Amino acid sequence: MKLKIGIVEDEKQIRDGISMLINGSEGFVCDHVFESAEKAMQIMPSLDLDVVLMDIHLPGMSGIECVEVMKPLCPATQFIMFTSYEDTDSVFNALKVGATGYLTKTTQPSKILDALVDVYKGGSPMSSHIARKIVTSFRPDNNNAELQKLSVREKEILELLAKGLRYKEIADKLFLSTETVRTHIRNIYEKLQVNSRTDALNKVFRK
Amino acid sequence: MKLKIGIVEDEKQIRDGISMLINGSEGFVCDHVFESAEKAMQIMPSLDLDVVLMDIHLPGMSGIECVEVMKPLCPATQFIMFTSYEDTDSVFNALKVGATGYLTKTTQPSKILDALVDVYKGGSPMSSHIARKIVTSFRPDNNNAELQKLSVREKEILELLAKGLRYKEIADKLFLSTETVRTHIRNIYEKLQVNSRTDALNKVFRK
DNA sequence: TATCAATTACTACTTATGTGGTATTGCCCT
DNA sequence: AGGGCAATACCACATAAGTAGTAATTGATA
Repeated sequence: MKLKIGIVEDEKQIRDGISMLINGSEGFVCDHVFESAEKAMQIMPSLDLDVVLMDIHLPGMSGIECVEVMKPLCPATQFIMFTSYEDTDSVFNALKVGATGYLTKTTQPSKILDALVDVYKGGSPMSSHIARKIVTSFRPDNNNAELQKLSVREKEILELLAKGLRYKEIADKLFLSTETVRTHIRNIYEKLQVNSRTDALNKVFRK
Repeated sequence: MKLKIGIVEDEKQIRDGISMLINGSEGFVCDHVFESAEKAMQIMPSLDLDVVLMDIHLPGMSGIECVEVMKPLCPATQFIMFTSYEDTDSVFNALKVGATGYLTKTTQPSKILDALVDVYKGGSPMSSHIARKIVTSFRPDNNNAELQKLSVREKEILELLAKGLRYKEIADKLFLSTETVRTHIRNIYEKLQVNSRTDALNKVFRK
């Protein structure tokens, strides 16, 4: 059984190059290539493809938006973003809307074929620098500019605010008076330029 | 210049196997192997290693805890977790404390060598199923049991609560009366079994 | 040593939030 | 037709949170 591959890519050269690569390799078939997200969306849901290579920068609707609508329509199809740029936001947005892999166009042909198989077998193929970006995003950001502004005690109190404790509870836990907790929180808000618990948490721990 | 590799692994067989593999390959050298996290911690900070392969399940201190203390001491060293299990929590905890790669022990020898080079060059080598786990974690969890309990309108209001809007602002944005917003929020808290904004957000969007 | 930042603490006041009770309307489902 | 739920809306009260001003103590540092 051959893996059915689709391609969405506006540059004819790349489109043809990849489809020839795929059709010239044992175990793959690529009968459907699209030059825009709009055209892909009309036909693709009925094709039951195994893997789709999706360019991001397309005229009109972007590849990410395309995945966002297509993935729910064909959940069994795996989407691999295939793009020239490693823009951090694009990477995370693509993953959020359901892409499973992310390759740069500099990827060697043999590695592209490996990726198609990998994603079909339950992996998530990614170019190495992309993988590093993703992994690094899990690390708590200690260089967070906002957090740096706070003193040790203030950070401690912010942690408890994040857990949803009330001033009284924080005071008890830290053996302080409620009034002191108030003062700290006022200073925290002042430093962060916010005026509510939720705003403070959003500013520091993002969202 | 050879890549200086370290190994922390309690099973002698694996320890010796990997170090022989590395020392027998062009471009690598492995002069330091440790059978426990404790022993590694005493010596490793002074070694200026390029990459360390770290087992997770060790007697005494775990490999993850070891990375947690070692990474700040030698930030230039890259840590690759090397383990039999693909426990989801372990994966994320390892990345959080500073590991850059994650290989299962079923990884082929040649792939291990590839990973050592990859991580040194700025990548994040991972076994394919691990990569998929990580990628999938970026997708918003629509099957969130807590979120399911809420009606569409309630979810909408919860989103605005998350942004830190006050009841009045939410009411204006949705063209409702403040009192209606109050009612919705009361019902949200009831369904989630909480009694504050922060608790509600923590329960649904976790932490 | 003089100064500054961090931590502690209090008073007083205002606004936002959480809780309880109640009610109308419209829709879906039986 | 009636039961149930979602969505709307109001009142009243209690508590939590945010704002403003002030001040003592301590430790680090210029």
